[in-house]
Amino acid sequence: MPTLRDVARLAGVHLSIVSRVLNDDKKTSVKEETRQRVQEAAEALGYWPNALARGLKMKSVGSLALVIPDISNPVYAEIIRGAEQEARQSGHFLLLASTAGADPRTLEFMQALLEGRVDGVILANALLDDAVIDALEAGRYPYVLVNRRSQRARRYVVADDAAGALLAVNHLIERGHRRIGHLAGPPTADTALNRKLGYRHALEAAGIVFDRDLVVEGSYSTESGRIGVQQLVSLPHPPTAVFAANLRVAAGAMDAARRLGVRIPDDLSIVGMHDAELAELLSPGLTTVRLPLEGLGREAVRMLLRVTRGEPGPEQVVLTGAELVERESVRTIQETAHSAS
Amino acid sequence: MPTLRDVARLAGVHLSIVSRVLNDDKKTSVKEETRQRVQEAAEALGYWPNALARGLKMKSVGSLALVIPDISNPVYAEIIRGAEQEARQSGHFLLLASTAGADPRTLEFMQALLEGRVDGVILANALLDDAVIDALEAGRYPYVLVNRRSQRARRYVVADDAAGALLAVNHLIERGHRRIGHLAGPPTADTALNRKLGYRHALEAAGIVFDRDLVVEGSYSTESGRIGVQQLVSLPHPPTAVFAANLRVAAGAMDAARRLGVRIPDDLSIVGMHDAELAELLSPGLTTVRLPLEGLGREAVRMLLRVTRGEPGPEQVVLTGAELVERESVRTIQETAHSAS
DNA sequence: AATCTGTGCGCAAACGGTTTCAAAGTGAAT
DNA sequence: ATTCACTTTGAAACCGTTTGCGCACAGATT
Repeated sequence: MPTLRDVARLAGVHLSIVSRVLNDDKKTSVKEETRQRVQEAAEALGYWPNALARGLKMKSVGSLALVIPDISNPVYAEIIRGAEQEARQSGHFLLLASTAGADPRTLEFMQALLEGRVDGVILANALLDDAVIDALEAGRYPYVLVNRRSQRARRYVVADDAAGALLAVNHLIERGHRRIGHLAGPPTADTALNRKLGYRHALEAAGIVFDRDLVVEGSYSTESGRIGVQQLVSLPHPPTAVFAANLRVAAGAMDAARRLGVRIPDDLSIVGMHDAELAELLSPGLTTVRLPLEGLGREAVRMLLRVTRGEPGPEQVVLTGAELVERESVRTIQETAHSAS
Repeated sequence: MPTLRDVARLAGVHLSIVSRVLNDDKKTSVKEETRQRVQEAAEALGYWPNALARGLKMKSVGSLALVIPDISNPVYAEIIRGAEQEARQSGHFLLLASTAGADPRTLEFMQALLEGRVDGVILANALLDDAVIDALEAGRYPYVLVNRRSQRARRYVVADDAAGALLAVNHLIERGHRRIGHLAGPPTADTALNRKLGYRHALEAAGIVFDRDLVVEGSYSTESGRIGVQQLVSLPHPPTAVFAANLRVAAGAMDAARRLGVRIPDDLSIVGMHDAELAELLSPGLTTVRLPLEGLGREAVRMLLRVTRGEPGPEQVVLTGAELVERESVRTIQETAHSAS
């Protein structure tokens, strides 16, 4: 691991010159010949600046962290991709850190991350202790929430979940469904709340009376989808369609339906939220609403970089642009007793 | 962001004392009362050591990186989980970095990562330029390959892919299949080669003659599975079963089969390699071989930490313990013309 | 010849820690 | 009173960078 000193020795100059040459410092001039020598020496030694030393001096290390609770959730894959691209484009390093269930330790975790390792963090945790956010605000640490908003957090970038949900439910309504269930996400998650809101608005706009029995709350897991669908189909007057708050929930619901002998879409239509390869691999293919998740990632990085540089700019952004991806999980209901009555 | 100096000032001692107290230095004794004062001062200020400064001095930052090509691949999720647990247990920080297609830049990427940001790297890239490995070896950087071996790499931890493949194919043979196709992975991936090897060995052991037409090579992608299955079923004498080298390939194959009107398992049985939630969500549920991926992650971290500490130990480990997870994608073939002849 | 204006380079002080070494203080033994 | 051993603390070097500042030397100006 050669240092500036080594390069300087080889080139026969002082290390400060090496630093200036390598950083292309405009404020001091160095003779063309010296510049050459330095560059050759650096090349020969395979010199690479030490990120630690530089970071210590500069108070910035050129990397950002994206903290995610669960790597295997496909939702994050897309956010990550977007964040990664944006970070790369602006010459930054994106590091991923998973909190992997170690919830109580999240705060220390963040501390350790922020005390030098990275310049700022993007938090994608759906469930996040308010204490963590308070600590970040108090410590004036550069952070931004992505796909999640909070009373306490000043900065976030989210998708328009309500509009997306509206899209999904409207699709079912257009297809003739009147009795539509909702497999909702965890009430602690902001996204889940907004999706439920969109669901209600869609019903309302269509003049369908909201039936409390048709929404079952759970978590964003396949298991939750399984349980929920079971609950819905065993209702005295079961729904003809369900809107699942999440791709995993939808997948779980389909899985359970299959085991229960409920055919999709013949017996039950289903539309999910968020699109990923999984939606296509399911059988039948799952109709979903595609959210601009990649954009979320990009925007979050942009905002974070602005914060680290102390530049002004929007601090809450909600990205619109949800769109329906039709596959095979929804059937059209013919006009029946309902409309005839 | 308080520093040692701040704490020292508040406690009325020299900063070196603070360092010693906070690090619980055994080699120097400090008066109990002073210790108290220092600890209180640190507490009051919310002092947290700067990872950069410490790392610069100590030549170790307490974090490791796991480099993965594609976050969305479920195979990695499990490796990550194992690595994470092991890292946490030994007081280290695991950072994830995705190379996300930026192949040509992998080397610089690694450089940037290793020059201070982390103490060592675990590479999970299935496809990895030899130049990268050579550079790592030449630079004496702490690294280990996981789920991948290479001629050039001294250190790796892998699963026994051949044994796993054997398990999968034997299962098909036991179920009466004689004409078994193989959707192989990329010939550049070590795992793909070993799985193909296991496939051939299984056939051989059962006295089934190897038919070159029955193996189609591709990549570890769903698309590859789609193309492969199409190719196999359009053979003049198509197989009754296929062994897919990978979960994604299997999923793609099932998807394509469905669209082609080939029923699974009635018309075609399929077994995949590697287990994840996806296998269960597919319809029908996919029979797969479960590989000890979590163990791979754990073992890789252990090995890497040994390397960074300069401790001796095994440098190539292959983890056994693959097991078959039966679901619904394989049907039993009754004795027919084949065995009767 | 003395002064001025640049150019090209080196010195040294940070950045925030860890750790070696020596000095100061304490009490007991000589 | 002096020596000694031991505890407690401070001073300073160092890790590898960046950067403000000053020095030396060149050529141009008076």
